[in-house]
Amino acid sequence: MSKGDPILDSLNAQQYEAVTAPELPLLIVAGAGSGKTRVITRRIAYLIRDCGYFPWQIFAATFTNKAAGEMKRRVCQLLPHVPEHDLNIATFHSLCARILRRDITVLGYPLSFTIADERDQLSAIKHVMRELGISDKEIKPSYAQDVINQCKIRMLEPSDVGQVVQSRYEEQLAAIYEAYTKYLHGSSALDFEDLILMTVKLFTEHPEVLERYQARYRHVMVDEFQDINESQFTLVRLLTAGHHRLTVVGDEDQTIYSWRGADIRHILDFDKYYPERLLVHLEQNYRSTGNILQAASCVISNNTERFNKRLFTDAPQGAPVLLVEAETERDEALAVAELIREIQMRLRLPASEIAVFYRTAALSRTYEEKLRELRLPYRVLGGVRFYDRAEVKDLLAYLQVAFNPHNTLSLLRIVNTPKRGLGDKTIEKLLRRARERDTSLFAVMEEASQGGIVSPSATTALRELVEHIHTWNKLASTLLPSELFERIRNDIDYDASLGDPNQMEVRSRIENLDELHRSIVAYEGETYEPSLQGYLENVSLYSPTDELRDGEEAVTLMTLHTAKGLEFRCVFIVGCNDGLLPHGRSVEEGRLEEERRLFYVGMTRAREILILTYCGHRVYYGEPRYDFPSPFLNELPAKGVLRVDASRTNWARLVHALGQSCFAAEGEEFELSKTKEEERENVRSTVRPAVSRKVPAELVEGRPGRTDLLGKRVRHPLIGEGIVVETGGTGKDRYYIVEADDGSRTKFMARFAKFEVCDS
DNA sequence: TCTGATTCTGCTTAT
DNA sequence: CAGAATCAGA
Repeated sequence: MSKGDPILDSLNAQQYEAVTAPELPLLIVAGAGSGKTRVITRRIAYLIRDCGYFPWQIFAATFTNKAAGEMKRRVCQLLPHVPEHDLNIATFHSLCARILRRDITVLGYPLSFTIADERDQLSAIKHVMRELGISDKEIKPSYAQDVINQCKIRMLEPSDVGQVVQSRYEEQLAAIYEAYTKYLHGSSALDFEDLILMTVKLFTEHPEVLERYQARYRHVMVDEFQDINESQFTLVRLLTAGHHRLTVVGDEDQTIYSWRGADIRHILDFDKYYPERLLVHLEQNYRSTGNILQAASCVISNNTERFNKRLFTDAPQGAPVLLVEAETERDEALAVAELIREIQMRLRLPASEIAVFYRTAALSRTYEEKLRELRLPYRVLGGVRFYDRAEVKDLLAYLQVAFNPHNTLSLLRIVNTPKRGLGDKTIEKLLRRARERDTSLFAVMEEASQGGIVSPSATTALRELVEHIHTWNKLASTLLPSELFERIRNDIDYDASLGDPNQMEVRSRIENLDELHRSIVAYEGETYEPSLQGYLENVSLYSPTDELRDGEEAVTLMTLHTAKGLEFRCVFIVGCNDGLLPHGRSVEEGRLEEERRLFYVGMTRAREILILTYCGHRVYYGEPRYDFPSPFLNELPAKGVLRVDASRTNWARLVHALGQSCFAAEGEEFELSKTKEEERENVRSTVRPAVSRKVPAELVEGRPGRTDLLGKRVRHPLIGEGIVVETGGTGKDRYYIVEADDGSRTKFMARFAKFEVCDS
C-alpha cells in the first residue's frame, strides 16, 4: 500500500481485499454503513488505474440515478483525468436504453422508440381492454398491469403465456398482454420492463450483437445486488458469459423490492451461478452509534432469510433510540415537528441532516402541516411528482409527439388538449381505421386531414394539428429542446387555454411550465450532448432521489424505500403502527420479512439520533380507527431504547438530555452479540408498548381475544351511550347495531367502530 | 362536443 | 378524502 494513494489508502483489511480482489466473480456482502460505496468506487478506479481498463469498459449498474451520479462523481475524484461521460455507470434501465438506442432496429423497433412510464402503461392497458371488450370489473387494469410486468420480469412473452392458460380468466389476461404488446409496438414504445427484456432478447437472438458488447464491457459491476430481478440477472449473466469478470455488492438484509421482482435467492445462491466466486464480508459499520446499530441488529435478527452476519462498530453507544408514543396521528406529527425544532436549536443539527421516513407516501401530509405550522423548512421527495401534473404531462406529451409522431399514447393525450373540437367520436373513428389498416394513429390523421373521412370541422382541426406536428418534428433536430418547448407552447397558445391568468390556479400552472422550461435548460447545461431524445429519456427514468440536492437547508421527508442508500445524522421513522409499517397488504402477501428489512433499512440510515414514533389511532378513508403499535417495536432491545409518551414529555428537556448522552463519547469498542440467541436475550419479552392499555383489543376485529359486544353498553362520540343490540357479518363486514337511550338505532362497521365499552 | 356535477371506488412501495 | 368515471344538460 503506497502512502498518499487515494485509491488504496485508509481502507480496512476487508475493504482492501474487496477493492483489489482478483478478477474472479466477486461477491461483496456489505452490511449497512460498511463503506460499500467507497469500496465499489475505489474498485472501479483501481481497475482503471492499475489493471489497464479504459473507463468505458466497465459496465456498472445501480438502481437509482442518484446512486449512479454519486458513484461517477467519486470515481472522477479518484481519477481526475477521466471525464464523467466516459464512465458507464447508470441504472440498469438507462444502460439498457443506451444499448437499445444503438441496436434495437434488429428487433423491429425504430431507434426513436419512446419510453412509456407506468401511467402510460396503465392507460394503454385500459385502452386495449376496451377494445377487447373486457370490462374493468372483470379484470382490474392495475392487476393486469401487475401480471404483465411479472411476466416480463420472468421473460415470458405473450406467446409463452398463451399456451399455458387454464381458465377463461387467464385467457383474458393473456389476450390483454398480447394486445398490449401490439399496441406498444405500434406506438414504438417500450415500457420499463421492456428496456431490460428487449436487451436480453437482443442479446439472445443476435449473438453477434452480444459479442460486441461482451468485447466492450470487460468488467461488469452491480450495486445493490440484492434487489436484482430475474431479467436483470439474465442480462448480467449474458454480458459476463465469456469472461466471468463480475463484481457484485449487496446486503440481503436490505432487499426491499421483491414486489418488483427482486429475488433474494440471487445473492444467497450466488455461488450456484458462479461456483468459483470469491466472497468478502464488510462487517464494520462506520455510520451509526452503538445504540442505533444494536437496535437495528436486534430487529433484523428475527429474519430467517439471511446470512448470519454480525455487524460491529467502534463508535460510542451514543444517545438512546427514542420510541415515542402519541395519542393521534396529529399528536404524533406535532411531537415530531417539536422534536425537530428542539434538535435543530439545542443540538445545532442543520435541517439538511434531519429526515423523516414513512411507509406510504400518503402519510407525508400530516407531517407537512405540522412542520409548516412551526415554520420549519422541509421538502418532500417524490410526493406529488412534478412530472405528474397535468400541464407538465401535456407539454411533455407534445415533446414526445414532436420527437416521435407515431407515439399514439402521447398523441392521444394532446390530440384534443387544448380543446380543438376533436372529440371522442372523431378519435374513435380514427383509431378504428388505424387498427383496420394496421397503421398508427398519426398516419390516419395525416390521411384524414385531406378530407372525406371525418366531419369538415374536424378535418380543419386535424389539418392544423398535423401541420404543426410536421413542423415540430423537423425542428426537433435543429432547435434545442428548450427552444422547441417554447415554440410549441406558443404555437398552440397553451397558456391562454388554461383560462384567466389572474386566477391563482391558472397562474400556478403557468409557473409550473416555466419551471419545466428551466429544468430543460438545466438539462442542456449539464449534459454533454443535449438532445430532445436525451431529455425525454431523463424524464422517463427520473426517480424521487434525483430531487435531492446537497446543502439545501430543509428537513427531508420521504418513504422508507427512497431512503435506501442515504444517511442522516438524525432520522425519524413515523407511523410505526401495525398494518402500516409491516404494511397489511405486504403481510397478506407473505412478505413480513421484507417489511422488517424495510424497517431495518430505515433505522440504519441514522448516524446519531434515531426516533421511532407511532400513535393510538389514526384516520383512514376519513374515518378514525384504532391502531396498534408495530410488532417490530417489540423486537427492539430493552437496553439503549428510551420510551416516552408524547403527551407528558417536555421535548426541550428530553432533547437536552439526548445531547448529553450523544456527546458523552467513550472510545471503547462496541460489539454486538454473535448469535441470534444472544441477541434475543437482550430483548425483554415483557415489553409492551404502552398504547395497548388505551385500546380495548376486543373492539378491533380480527384480534385474538376479541369478545363479543352483544348486550354491552358502549359510548360513541356521535350518538352518546347505547346498548349493542345486534351484531352480524364477518371480517371487515362485521357490524354492530347500537340502540341509543332515546331508542334510535345506528349501525356501525366494526372495523371503524370508535366506541368505548362503558363500565358496569 | 363540452361542461360541471355527482357518484364511485380504492392507499403500498418505484425504475 | 381524492381522483376517476359517469351522466345530465347545454
